[in-house]
Amino acid sequence: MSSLKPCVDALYEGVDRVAQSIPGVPKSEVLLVRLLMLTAGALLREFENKLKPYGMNDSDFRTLMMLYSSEDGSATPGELCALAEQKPTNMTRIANALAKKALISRSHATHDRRQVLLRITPAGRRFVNKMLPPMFPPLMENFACFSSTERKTFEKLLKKLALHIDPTVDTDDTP
Amino acid sequence: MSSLKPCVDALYEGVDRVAQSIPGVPKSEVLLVRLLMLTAGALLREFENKLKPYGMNDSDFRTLMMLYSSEDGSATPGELCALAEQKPTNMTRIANALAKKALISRSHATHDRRQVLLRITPAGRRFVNKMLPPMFPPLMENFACFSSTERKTFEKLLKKLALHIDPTVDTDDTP
DNA sequence: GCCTAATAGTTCACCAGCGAACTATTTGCC
DNA sequence: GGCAAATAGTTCGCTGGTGAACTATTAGGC
Repeated sequence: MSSLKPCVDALYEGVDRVAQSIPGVPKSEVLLVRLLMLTAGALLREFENKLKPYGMNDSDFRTLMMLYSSEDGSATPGELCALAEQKPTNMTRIANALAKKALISRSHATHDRRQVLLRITPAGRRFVNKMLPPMFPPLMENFACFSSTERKTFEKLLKKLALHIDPTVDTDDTP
Repeated sequence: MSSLKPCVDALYEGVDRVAQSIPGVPKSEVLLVRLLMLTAGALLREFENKLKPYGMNDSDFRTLMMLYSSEDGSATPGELCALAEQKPTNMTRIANALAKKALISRSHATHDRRQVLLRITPAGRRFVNKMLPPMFPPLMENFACFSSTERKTFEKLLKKLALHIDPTVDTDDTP
């Protein structure tokens, strides 16, 4: 799309200017959270551009990959929701879309007939095997600005953050 | 919402398993990009929960803040689009929403009558001054797991990444 | 000065994701 | 066994964001 540089510059300037009007602005944290969202957004858009030719978006793809990488190639919508931070509503639609492309199959679980069992099909596996490798080089390019030490550090911090932020979310959505 | 831990664990396991079936998976990069999106998504959801009582989403808020922090409190939709990585279509709707709440005003630019001039109103400024400070503590909490050195390192790496990834996006959307 | 190009916003039709309401099934208390 | 409560998915109606087509204005070649 367009360069992120002006966005980043404007962000730094903007935060500085706001901090002059309002006391106590946690500049560092604001910058972090905005940079995170900006970067993640850009990466997401780039990835979805690559998926578009296949008629897929990132959620569809992630769901397919979760099935691909699951123990026995199957899972229930509920399990997938939990692992993908998705709502059941959306998972229904994703499953419909993937099933329509014959990349996954749907059946009822035997022991609990409320559950639905989604399973990746051989065609689904072939699809992943074929479309995934070409995506590696551009993905690696994205992080080419990092030394391997930096990549490790970044991953460590990111993981720490991911595991930390969660409890906070819980505390204040039921007033 | 729910804990990110299972997502993170499943991510690491899943990548390992996929790497066993498909050669050449850039594990480190996949983990980074997924952790980034996961974390950013969680932070975004948390923030939007806080904005909901004000009948706003993050885009609305960001737009308002860009006006708040701009040199003279005004900007054209086009400028805001560029800085917020937004499409003009969406900016129109955002401007409508903010104008409806009387937080911004709309007028035509004098020197180029195609342009529209958006300006934050005094009420808009008061709104920001009032609603912003209570958001600081929970925001700081999110990054409380970082020492100040870690925060600095993380910001440095994140900024580096943000400024790097952009050119890649450009190269492959016009086939 | 005029006519084509380009540019700034808007409108329209569509897709993705969400909460609320609903259905089908299971669990557990009696 | 039977009935209330919980659980798994689905359907429905709404919001947020997008590309394509459209309008209004300006810029540029002649």
